[in-house]
Amino acid sequence: MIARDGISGLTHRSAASEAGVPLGLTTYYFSDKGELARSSLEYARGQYLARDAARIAELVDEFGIVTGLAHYVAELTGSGRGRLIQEYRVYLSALYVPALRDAVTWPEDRVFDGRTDPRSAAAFHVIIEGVLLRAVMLDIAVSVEEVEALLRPHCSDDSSRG
Amino acid sequence: MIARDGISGLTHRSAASEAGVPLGLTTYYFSDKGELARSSLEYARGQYLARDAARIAELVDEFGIVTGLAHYVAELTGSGRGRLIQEYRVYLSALYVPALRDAVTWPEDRVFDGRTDPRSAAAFHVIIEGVLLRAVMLDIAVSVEEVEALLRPHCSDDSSRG
DNA sequence: AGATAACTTGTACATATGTACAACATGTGG
DNA sequence: CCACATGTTGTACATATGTACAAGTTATCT
Repeated sequence: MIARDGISGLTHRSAASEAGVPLGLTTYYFSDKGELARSSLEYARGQYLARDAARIAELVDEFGIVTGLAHYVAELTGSGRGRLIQEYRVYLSALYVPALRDAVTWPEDRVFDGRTDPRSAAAFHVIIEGVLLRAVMLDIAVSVEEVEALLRPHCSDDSSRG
Repeated sequence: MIARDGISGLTHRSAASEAGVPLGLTTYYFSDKGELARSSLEYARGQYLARDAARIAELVDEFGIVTGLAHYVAELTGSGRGRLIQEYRVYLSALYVPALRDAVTWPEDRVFDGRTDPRSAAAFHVIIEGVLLRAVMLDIAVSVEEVEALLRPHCSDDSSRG
């Protein structure tokens, strides 16, 4: 529901009806709305992290780090656009409720762990974040080649196979 | 108010009280809430665009394109962090209400117009977007040097003076 | 089985919100 | 001055929301 309507679309009533339980239960399990939101976001983060990390690993193993990530980005901005928008809505909820920041941010080391050096990883994170957000906001898809061109100059390890 | 509480923090009543006018006036001037939101966002975009474009122009003229942009980013993520967060809240409102997308996006050509080639400009936009968003979400400031290191490889025109 | 804790349900209440609207004021043409 | 458009105000109403809570049900332990 946060993915659909933003953080303010998550209400006790909508959560209860979505789950098919009476309203009272939501206040029994979540003391107040803040906790309901935090729980939901932490759950969503777990889902997203698992799925994204797995897909990135697949693509990187197949295409090498640069081209693999480029495929990942192209995929998300293309066929995966709906999911991408949802993820960003969830992720960016914390922008409006700072207390939720820890509930949406990831331990970043995990994603690229051992797949490239920290310096390249930092650059990749920045570029991918920028490409994805712009793709969402400008309503465009990006190609594998475009992303490759952006990432390549920051890849110190050029043994990545194509 | 959108900058403070997000798009759902903008209500007829809060807008009226902020402006010191009675509630009824807001429904007289804005037929419904959608139009109130769109008007507000378009106004905010104008303010931000003018201010940011002017500051970028200043810094780029003084330091050259790469270092100038790096200063701009460092400034926003440091002393300008509060404003940066507000701008992102306003900008990203459209993520939750797609009809507002046109009200928050900028004509991008304007910002770097004539200051670098289109290819570099596109890369700069991506990188700056990524750095700024990550700075906001991870609650960190970034240094001029870090941004320079990210931007430099994408600068085809190396006559930019340092 | 009986007691005690955990869970579930329905409902109530104070507050906030979008929107409508009738009354009032103020300007603006002739 | 007078009709009339424009602008302004206060208020009303239906709906949504967070939260509390008393009453019921089910599990768990001895």
